[in-house]
Amino acid sequence: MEIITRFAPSPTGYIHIGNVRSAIYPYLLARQNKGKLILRIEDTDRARYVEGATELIEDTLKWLGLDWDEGPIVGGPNGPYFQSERTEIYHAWARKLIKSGRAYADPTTPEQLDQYRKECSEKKIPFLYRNYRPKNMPEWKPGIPLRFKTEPKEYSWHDEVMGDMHTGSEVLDDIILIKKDGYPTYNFAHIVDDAEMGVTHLMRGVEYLSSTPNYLALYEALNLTPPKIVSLPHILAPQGNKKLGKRDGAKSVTEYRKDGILAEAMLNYLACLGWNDGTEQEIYTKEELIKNFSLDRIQNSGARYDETKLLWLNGQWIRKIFDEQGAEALYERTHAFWPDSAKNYDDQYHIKVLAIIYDRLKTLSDLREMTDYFFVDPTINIDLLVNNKFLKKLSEAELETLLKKSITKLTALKKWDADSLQTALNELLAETNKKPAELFSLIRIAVSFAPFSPALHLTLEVLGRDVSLARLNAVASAI
RNA sequence: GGUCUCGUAGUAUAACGGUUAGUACAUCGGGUUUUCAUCCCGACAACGCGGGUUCGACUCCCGCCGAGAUCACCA
Repeated sequence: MEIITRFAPSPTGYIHIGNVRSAIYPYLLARQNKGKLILRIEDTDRARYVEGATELIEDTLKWLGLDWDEGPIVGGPNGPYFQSERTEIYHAWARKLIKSGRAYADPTTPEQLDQYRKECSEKKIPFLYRNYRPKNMPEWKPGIPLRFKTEPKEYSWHDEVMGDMHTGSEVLDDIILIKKDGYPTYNFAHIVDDAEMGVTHLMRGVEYLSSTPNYLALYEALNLTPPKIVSLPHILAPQGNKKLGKRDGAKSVTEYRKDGILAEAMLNYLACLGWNDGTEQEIYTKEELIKNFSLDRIQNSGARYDETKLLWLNGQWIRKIFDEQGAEALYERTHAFWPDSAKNYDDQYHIKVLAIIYDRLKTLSDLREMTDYFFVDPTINIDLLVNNKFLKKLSEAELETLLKKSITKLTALKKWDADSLQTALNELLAETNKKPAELFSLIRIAVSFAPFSPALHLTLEVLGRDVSLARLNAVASAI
């Protein structure tokens, strides 16, 4: 049997990291089994609809590398993939239910409903609409909501993540199928759509777990076989125990792209938050995730979102791409992240800088703070030299002498490459009888005035002879 | 309040009746000719509580406690 999964977001805003995982897992399952992933836009709530949200959702999925087989843009045989364009379909199914006596028009006003709820809460009994069914049910027509006429009984089912489930009849109620505006509720529409689209695995957040018996009752009344049900645990906010949401400052997935997080790292992190394959592997490519993914190893408790680990993983991925695909491949990802001062330099120079700095990056946007001195002469700040923890033991006169000796040595250098520079620096160490911490800190700071920088000989090589010597001379005369 | 779910170090997790309870991130310490990082080595740190069942329980059962979800003409 072909496996068909779906991701069915509402276009009410951006996708944040708290809910993108319910796109990742269906994607992995579909790809692993050579099945299909359907993207369906659940836009039946016109009040909450946000212009442009669909595009935002599509961008997010594309950036993460999650492509879909049916849905907006790509089309497919089961369209349309916007629920707002499918009202005829829902109404047709609704009429079947009316015919079989399993749905009825509900004339109760919202005020009456509130009154019923209030009564129940005062009596401390659960409110069930089915206890208040109207005596005379009008004919269903636009402007009146349509309710399901439930037949309360116990339900047992299997959830691929949560295990065997069971509930009593007290949770069954007459849920709204079609709203008075003619649009279906989620409760009704998703069941119809999943059935029409042939969805085999219904993967969604655990918040739907307690409504499942009502859905099961609907499947029954509709004479449909329910898909396999897979409830995904929540991702928890860094603070407290609530599920991560926009109120906790949950950023959009694409916002991380702006912050210099790689899509590979994001996918890796989120996929492994609440799932593992039982091995001690930490770094997974998309292909490895597809290969190793399994429903029965999805965690059944919520997992806390921890940005620190994401950052670590991103650093790993930056190095992985550099090591496996080369400097150019990594450079291609960095265009948006260089400091303004880098604008006038060519690609080759950028790549040289990247090649010696990449293993210090946690995010690509670190480039902005970490590479400025490669592109523009730093402001000379003698205090930084004098107060350095290795240099403060030396007098300013000593620093000046040392700097001048270094300049002489480096000026005499025939070849300005990493090896020659390393040799010269080592000789200088012997000649001046200084510790590396002293001599190298001096030169390093004089040339960069940065809190940290790559290995000295590499920094000098990339900076080049002219720039390096000019900066050293400028500092020597400023002491 | 009803119903349902969950509970291993700060965090993410491994274990599936027998281990000194493993790994990773974080934290702390050490090493690699400066710094920051990488890399390497080391340290700290956990089975919510109480009963059973069993020769033996993180693992099975029950109770409690704690946390969460849901009870919309939102999805």
